Amino acid sequence: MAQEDVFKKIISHCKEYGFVFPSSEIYDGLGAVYDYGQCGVELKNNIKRYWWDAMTLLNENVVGIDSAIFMHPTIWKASGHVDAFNDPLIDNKDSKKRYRADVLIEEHLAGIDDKIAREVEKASRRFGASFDEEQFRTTNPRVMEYQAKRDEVHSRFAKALNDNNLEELRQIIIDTEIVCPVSGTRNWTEVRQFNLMFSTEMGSTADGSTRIYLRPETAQGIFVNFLNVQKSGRMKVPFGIAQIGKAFRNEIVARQFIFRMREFEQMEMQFFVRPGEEIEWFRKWKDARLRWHKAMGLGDAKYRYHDHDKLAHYANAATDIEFEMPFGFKEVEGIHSRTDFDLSQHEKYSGKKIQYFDTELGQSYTPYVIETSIGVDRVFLSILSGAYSEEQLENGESRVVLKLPAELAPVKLAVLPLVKKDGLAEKAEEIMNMLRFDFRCRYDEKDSIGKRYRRQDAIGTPYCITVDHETLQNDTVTIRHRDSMAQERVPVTELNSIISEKVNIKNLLKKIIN
RNA sequence: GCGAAAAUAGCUCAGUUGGUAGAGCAUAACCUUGCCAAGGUUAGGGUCGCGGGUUCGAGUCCCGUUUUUCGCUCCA
Repeated sequence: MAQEDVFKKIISHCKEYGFVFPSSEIYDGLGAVYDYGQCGVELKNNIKRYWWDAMTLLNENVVGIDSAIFMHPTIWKASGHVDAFNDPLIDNKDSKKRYRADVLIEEHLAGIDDKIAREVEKASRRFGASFDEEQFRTTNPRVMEYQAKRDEVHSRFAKALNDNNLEELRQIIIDTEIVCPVSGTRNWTEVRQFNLMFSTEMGSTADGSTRIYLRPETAQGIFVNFLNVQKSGRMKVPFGIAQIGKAFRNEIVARQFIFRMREFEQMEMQFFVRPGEEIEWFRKWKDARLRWHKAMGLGDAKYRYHDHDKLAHYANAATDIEFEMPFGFKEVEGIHSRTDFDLSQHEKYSGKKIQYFDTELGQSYTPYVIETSIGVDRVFLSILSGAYSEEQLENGESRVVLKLPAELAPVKLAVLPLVKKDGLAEKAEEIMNMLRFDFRCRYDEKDSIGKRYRRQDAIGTPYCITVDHETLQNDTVTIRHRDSMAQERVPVTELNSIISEKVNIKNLLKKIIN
């Protein structure tokens, strides 16, 4: 089966069995927004619980917070999002390629620099040891011409950026005769601004309302609470703050189902360390995070690291954990060493001293930060991609089964009377009432037993408890295992302990440590 | 955002040169049966994505629009 077909089947399966629905579907949908259904929300909640416990239970120096989505607008200036998420973009009408207008101009400037450098090099070879580069640059007519042109473009460019003048950016591109690298033409569209942050107004609109943003990441809620948590929790560096929450990005292209949505959920942990120790901690978290993923048992070969060669301005080390989705290896989690960039920026913009006094070292400093940032929806998709399988059975039939980790499955067990009559249904109900306080259970008496097993396979229920005539005689039932379809007979009184041992999230947590 | 393709029942899809909306599976009820998608009877469910246009008449032809999938850029 082709990989794209698998992806389509997973999307259909999600809708058919109540995992994920397109948002506002009866109104034709809303682009790149999805709702989680009755099974999806359980799986998603279990993923979040697994991450939260792995962070806050396994690490006594990691605590959680839940910060508001609305934050002071200056936070996004300090973080760099107001600038970085406002790219001026321009399209070439012939090649249909889109470029960042400022990057095109910067490349043009770099091109002039290259020309000057070549002139200097030629002259240097010609004149040998007696060559005076400084004098050559200030006297050679050709170099001076290049330099003058460069200075002119550069000053216009700097001013246009400063004024956020999009028309001027386009005019510079036209005046400097920049061509599209693909089509070689100068058939450009207008320069347009794409603000990737959603905004709204807070306060009465009549007078002086404030423009605020829906957060494009949850990390800043942690940074601005650094002092609060450190002081109220008497936290000592190194320590971490974890958070799960929604974030919003007005993506130009949002595609591939729940992989890239405009509203999504992140699980982020910022770990604060002594300056100089960040690379050591970066390696530790990189390792710990991959173990978290692999503990789910979807297959170790489906994971890989992707180390970044090109680092963001604030980072000194970065890697992604990628999962092999049906459409290729894709980033699920990012682990970044962010230096002291964030805390320093907030110190600068807020005017508050954001430092930590290290009693062991006897000095105060701005802690460095290791960030682990993971998309809940992407983990959800990776689990479904890894778990979805179509099997050929011995009798020639096929079945669709979600081989979800039992610890994360939306429904832990189904109680099925073999037949409705003979008091089996009543007995099954009795067993349901015994188990329902500890596990999410389903009861089903409709259709043949085989069909009911298939229905549970389709939503990944790991265990089916079947009540048959023998149950009435000796109070035993069979447990049918989802993956092997094998059955074992056990006393009803032992059900609770048998199942709870298998579906408890602590099983996954123990795998991370061992 | 640009280009390409698609949209008919919950799902998978038919629907002829334009002439009253179809199948299988699924869902619900009842009967029969009982360990891996059994059989029978019956029922519900679609203004054919949405809005215009052409036509006596549009699921079908034309235009617009929305959504999805695939390429181009970024990211959790």
